[in-house]
Amino acid sequence: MSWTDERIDLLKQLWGDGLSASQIAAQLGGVTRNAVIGKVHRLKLDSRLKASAPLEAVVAPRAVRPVLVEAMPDEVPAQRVLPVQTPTVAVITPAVAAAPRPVRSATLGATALKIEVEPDEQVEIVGRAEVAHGPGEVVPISRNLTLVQLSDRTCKWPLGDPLSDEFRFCGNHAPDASPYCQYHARIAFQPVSERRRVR
DNA sequence: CCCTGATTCGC
DNA sequence: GCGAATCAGG
Repeated sequence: MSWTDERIDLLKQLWGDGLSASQIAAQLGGVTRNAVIGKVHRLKLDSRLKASAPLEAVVAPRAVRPVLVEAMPDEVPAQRVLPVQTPTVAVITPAVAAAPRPVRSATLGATALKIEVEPDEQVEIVGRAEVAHGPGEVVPISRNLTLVQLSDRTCKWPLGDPLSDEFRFCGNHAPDASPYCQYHARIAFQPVSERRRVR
């Protein structure tokens, strides 16, 4: 593959949208992230202020009500640590309820910030993924990856209509050889005991 | 170990 | 100009 005008335009657009080099490479096809980065430099496109932070769908912090206070025996003061990056149910006590939900790394690169600017699409798709959960239950924010962006360690839980061009996959980290992230694995492989909990 | 971008340098 | 290898980092 070579850098045709079209591909360069697409590169500029995607880079401007804050996609990572590897994501852009996946989208363009036929190039590696190195090639993308190299091209970005040659084109003298704006460099990323901060690297890293594998990009997360940083949707507006949902109003997580401080539920379950009663469900929690008592004690459980502020020392209760929020689970870091765990998709499982997070019990949020009043003491920490105000804290922003930890989305893996706390650092936000230009990438994440950019996504915040135009969250429409993100929110819509994420919303669909949340239909089934009840109040007080925290659902992981999916990365909404396209098919080509999946690797063997990304969650392949489908989001939305496969026939729609907005069709995405969860894309969160899938442990081991699991096809799903921890959260979706629970839904996909429901133990009898949990079958009623999650529809 | 996963990922990120930055830089170098042979082609 | 191109991009793999390498570096530096979260």
